[in-house]
Amino acid sequence: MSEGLIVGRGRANHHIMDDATSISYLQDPISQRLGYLLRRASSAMMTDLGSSLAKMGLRPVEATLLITIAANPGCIQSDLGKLLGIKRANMVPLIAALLKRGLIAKVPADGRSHALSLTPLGEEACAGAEKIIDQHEACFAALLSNQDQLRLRKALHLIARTAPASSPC
Amino acid sequence: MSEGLIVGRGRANHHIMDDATSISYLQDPISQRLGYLLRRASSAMMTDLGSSLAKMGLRPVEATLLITIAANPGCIQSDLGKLLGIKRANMVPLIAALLKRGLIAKVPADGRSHALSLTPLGEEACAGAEKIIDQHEACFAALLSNQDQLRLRKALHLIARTAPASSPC
DNA sequence: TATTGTTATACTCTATAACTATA
DNA sequence: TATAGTTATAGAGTATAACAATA
Repeated sequence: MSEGLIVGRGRANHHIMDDATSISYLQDPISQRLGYLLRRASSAMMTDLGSSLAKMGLRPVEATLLITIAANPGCIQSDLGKLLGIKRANMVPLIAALLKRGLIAKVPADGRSHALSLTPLGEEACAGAEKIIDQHEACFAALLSNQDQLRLRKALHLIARTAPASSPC
Repeated sequence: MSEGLIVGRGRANHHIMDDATSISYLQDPISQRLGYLLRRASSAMMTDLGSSLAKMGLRPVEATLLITIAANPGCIQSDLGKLLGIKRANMVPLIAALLKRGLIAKVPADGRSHALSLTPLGEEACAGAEKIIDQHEACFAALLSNQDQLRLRKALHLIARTAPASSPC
């Protein structure tokens, strides 16, 4: 399983094409490939979202965790990780950081597992993050008609669900 | 500038949703977000492409370099890096590896820069990589009508070109 | 002075292995 | 035996700083 889902480093991670346009004598035969277009669009959006969320001290992955915990109060760490494609081992420092900041609470569930929930502070942070994400989505959604947005989402779902092991077509 | 463009580790990097579906008691409020859909689709495609290319010992970034050098014989390392969004410092080991494998040649251009080109072996590898990428694209393209593919590409271009600094909408 | 290539370095993301304590 | 959490570690990808040689 991969952790590729979440991500986007909130730091200085400017957009891919910053200087590319200045190299006018070169052909870019790769730029028309679907895979690279997806990569560019994804990277652009996540970078952008990352810098927006950074204003409230959250990385995309942290916003994702807060929002998902909010929707699933009492969920346990390992299930949360499975849902989001984050490995158990990599969940540890993520959850520890949110705990340390007082955004989430962890109560023993069955002796080996712990139920996660948002603290009041976490609820606030979550609401703020959702607001930022909403604005961010609206920004990009404005580029497309409603129908094109639906088509885009549908196409992305199809692609995301097809790739796994079915690559031999 | 970012290097986010290229990528996809060719190793064991199975698809994001492998186990997620087994966590049926959890809501996934993030999965409908455009950013995360993009991330998932991108990750799925690049992972898949990575494992296809791995069969011929190439990573996606290496295939990208070969194809771009093929389209721009004599290009210099720094311009290639700028075009692909790879930093000078990070180009060094990439180019060194291709050189060591005898896939590319490097001849002095002006004393400080070197012109890059494919060797016959590199041409072969490049052709092979392009074939794999073609098949791979066809795989995913088959999921969509021609018109939907055009719409998808257009939408991705729009998103990729909009994100950079224009995030304040 | 600016650019090309390079070295060194560091941080993030992701992955595996192995340990513990429970179930 | 299998699971939840943890620790340690390793490999990519990406970032910056600084240096030498050249323009």
